[in-house]
Amino acid sequence: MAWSFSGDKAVYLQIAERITVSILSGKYLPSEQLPSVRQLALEAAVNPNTVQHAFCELENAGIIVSKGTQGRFVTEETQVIENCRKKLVKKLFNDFASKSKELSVTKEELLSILKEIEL
Amino acid sequence: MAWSFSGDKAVYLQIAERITVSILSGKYLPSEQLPSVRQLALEAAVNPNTVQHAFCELENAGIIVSKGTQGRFVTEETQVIENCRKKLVKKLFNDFASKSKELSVTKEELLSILKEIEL
Amino acid sequence: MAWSFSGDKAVYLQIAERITVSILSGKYLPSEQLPSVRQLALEAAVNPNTVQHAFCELENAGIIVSKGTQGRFVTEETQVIENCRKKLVKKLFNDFASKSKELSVTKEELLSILKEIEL
Amino acid sequence: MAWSFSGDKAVYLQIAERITVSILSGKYLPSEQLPSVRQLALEAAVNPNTVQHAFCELENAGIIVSKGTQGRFVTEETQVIENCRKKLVKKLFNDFASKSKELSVTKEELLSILKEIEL
DNA sequence: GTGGTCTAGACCACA
DNA sequence: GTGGTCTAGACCACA
Repeated sequence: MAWSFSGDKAVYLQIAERITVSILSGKYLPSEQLPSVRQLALEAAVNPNTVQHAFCELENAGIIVSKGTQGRFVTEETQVIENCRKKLVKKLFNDFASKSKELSVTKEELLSILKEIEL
Repeated sequence: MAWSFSGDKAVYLQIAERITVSILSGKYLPSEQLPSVRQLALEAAVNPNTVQHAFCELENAGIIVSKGTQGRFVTEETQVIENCRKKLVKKLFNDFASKSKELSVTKEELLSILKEIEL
Repeated sequence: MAWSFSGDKAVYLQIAERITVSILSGKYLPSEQLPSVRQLALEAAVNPNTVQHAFCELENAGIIVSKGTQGRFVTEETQVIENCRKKLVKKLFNDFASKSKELSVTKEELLSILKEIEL
Repeated sequence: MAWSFSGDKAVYLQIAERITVSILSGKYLPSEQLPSVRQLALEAAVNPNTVQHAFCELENAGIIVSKGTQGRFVTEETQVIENCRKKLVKKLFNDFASKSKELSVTKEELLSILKEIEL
């Protein structure tokens, strides 16, 4: 997967979001070690400070923990991860619903997207 | 309608987006005059320059036009407006689809949102 | 001749320039009365204040004079008019020369314009 | 080179024009980095925002590109630069021709400027 | 250090 | 009143 950033949002937030998704989707399992700051900075072609900043966000959210010099790990508490996922799904749905209404999306348009997703 | 801004994105972009939605949803009709810079700045409690910046974005996109000191107006070209809506709907759907997959949203979860929207 | 304005420059300056050219080119002769503010404002589709402002510039330059309620007239002093023309030609040439150099205009390009002008 | 501005035109436009000329004349080569906003603001003795505004103009025109925090660069597409030059030369010539006619410039006067330019 | 965003507020041209 | 330009200066993200 390539790393591309949208310009609209701070890069560190986009990185944080992406790592979060990787955890929620099971790419990184509970208690698993995450790639190092340097590693990610290289992959994403950004300054290590930026990755650092992203990790900081995730630690505040509680879904990763830092074990000093050993590196960073996904939290062991699956409950935290599950809550996080629920929160994101809820936000995703709310945003989609409100924006759909704003744009007066029709039933026909809605059906088109459902087919694509239900694959 | 209250004006609240998410710290994630530049305020001027959020204002631009909001005005765009107002135009697409028909709150402002083609050729209709928009509120003045100062008016919006007051309402949104931001600096006039920030609103100016937002308007500039919309002019570049072509959905509003400035008529010198007479004020700003929604474009008369309904085609431009319609294209803009299509682009936004497409983006909304793409984003929703990709994020739904990332979060492994289930059919059950999907149905819940559909009910809410189809009201 | 239509009245169109360039946006880059203040409208009142463009009007002043245009009237000046009309005088230098002999469209208005020395001592001749000029159209009224209202008249010009109508023609140019601008606010009378703007024409007023333009006239003010020309009075300061000395090539028109105001005779109270009788209206405005081209100066009788042909020397003033001639000097004004010389100044403008000189400025035109200097500007053209310096910009030509900046853009590294070639002899070939120069010849093309000469033909057009010498008609 | 001194930075002086004519009160006639917006300062940001004059800065944009000047940078354009520098690019067209080869002072800045394709892909070359431009001075920073702050640097130019200092040199020109204007507010950084004003330089920002000027750069924004040039980005819209496509002859410079912004690479985030790395700075701004002349476009690599030499075609864009060449087109820009052609457009400016054409405008220069058209303006010169029409103003020459307006001022009834004589052949003798024209010859004087040619000598100066053809050096 | 570099670009980007934002505020608070002034001043001008134009209607 | 309306848009446009500009200053002085702050604060953030990123390298």
